[in-house]
Amino acid sequence: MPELIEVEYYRSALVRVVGQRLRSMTVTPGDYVRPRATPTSVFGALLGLQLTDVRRHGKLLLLGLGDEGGMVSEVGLRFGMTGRLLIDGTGPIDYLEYSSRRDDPAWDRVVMNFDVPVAIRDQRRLGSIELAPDVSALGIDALALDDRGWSEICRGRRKSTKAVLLDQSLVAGIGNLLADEILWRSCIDPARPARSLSTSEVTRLATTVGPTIAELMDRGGSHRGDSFALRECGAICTHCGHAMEHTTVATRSTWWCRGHQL
DNA sequence: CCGGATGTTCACCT
DNA sequence: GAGGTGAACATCCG
Repeated sequence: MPELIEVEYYRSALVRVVGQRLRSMTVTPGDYVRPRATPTSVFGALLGLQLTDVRRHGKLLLLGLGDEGGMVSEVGLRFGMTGRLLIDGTGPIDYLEYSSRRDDPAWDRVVMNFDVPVAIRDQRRLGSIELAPDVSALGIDALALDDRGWSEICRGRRKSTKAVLLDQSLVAGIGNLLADEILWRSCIDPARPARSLSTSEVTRLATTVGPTIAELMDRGGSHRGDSFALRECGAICTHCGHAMEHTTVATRSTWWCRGHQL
């Protein structure tokens, strides 16, 4: 899914809906709402309000709704693995790498009817909608984290560097593909405990994140990384010529190169 | 039939 | 508390 990059596309595309009034909305089926016990009816309070603001924190898309007096409430949208945002029936992303090539309106789990409909189409239903989500539970957005921030996050942390990158409460927005690409470019072994990184390695990591995200955003998505094409058995690392390896780190599928990721 | 897939959450261990 | 593991969620694909 949607990692920070894709959600940023969604945020950007949604700007044109700002100012429009929410006339009706449907959430189907009910279990798409978080927390799980939340009744769908809580969203009734949003009807008649205008979209005042669209922002993103990590992979969370936040829609501010309000009136002339300003924002009244905020809705959080998460896209899981296969969720796409459709505005007036079309999306900034046509399809996602690991979802079906089929496309079915029956997968629309949330539809917010402004002047144009805004929908989450999510085949696997791993996304969610939440009223007034607690953004403070997320770490700093990956694009806002500087060298010092990375240093603080890694210091004393026993878990693997990849686990740190994927931990949304430490740094928000990085998913599995982006994590592999960042570590591959930073020449860091994904399984290395974060606290074992030297100062210069942390700096290398910190200075790789921003440009990598910006570059993949230009190229069209999280799956456009240099290492993405190397995610197959027998692939030769284009950085050093060593054979790529597939393993599991932080319970996630991980492709890495022993030759230069130390 | 089985395993795995850009994610999150929860239960259960150590 | 930190951190790892595995399952669950739902669906398609190789």
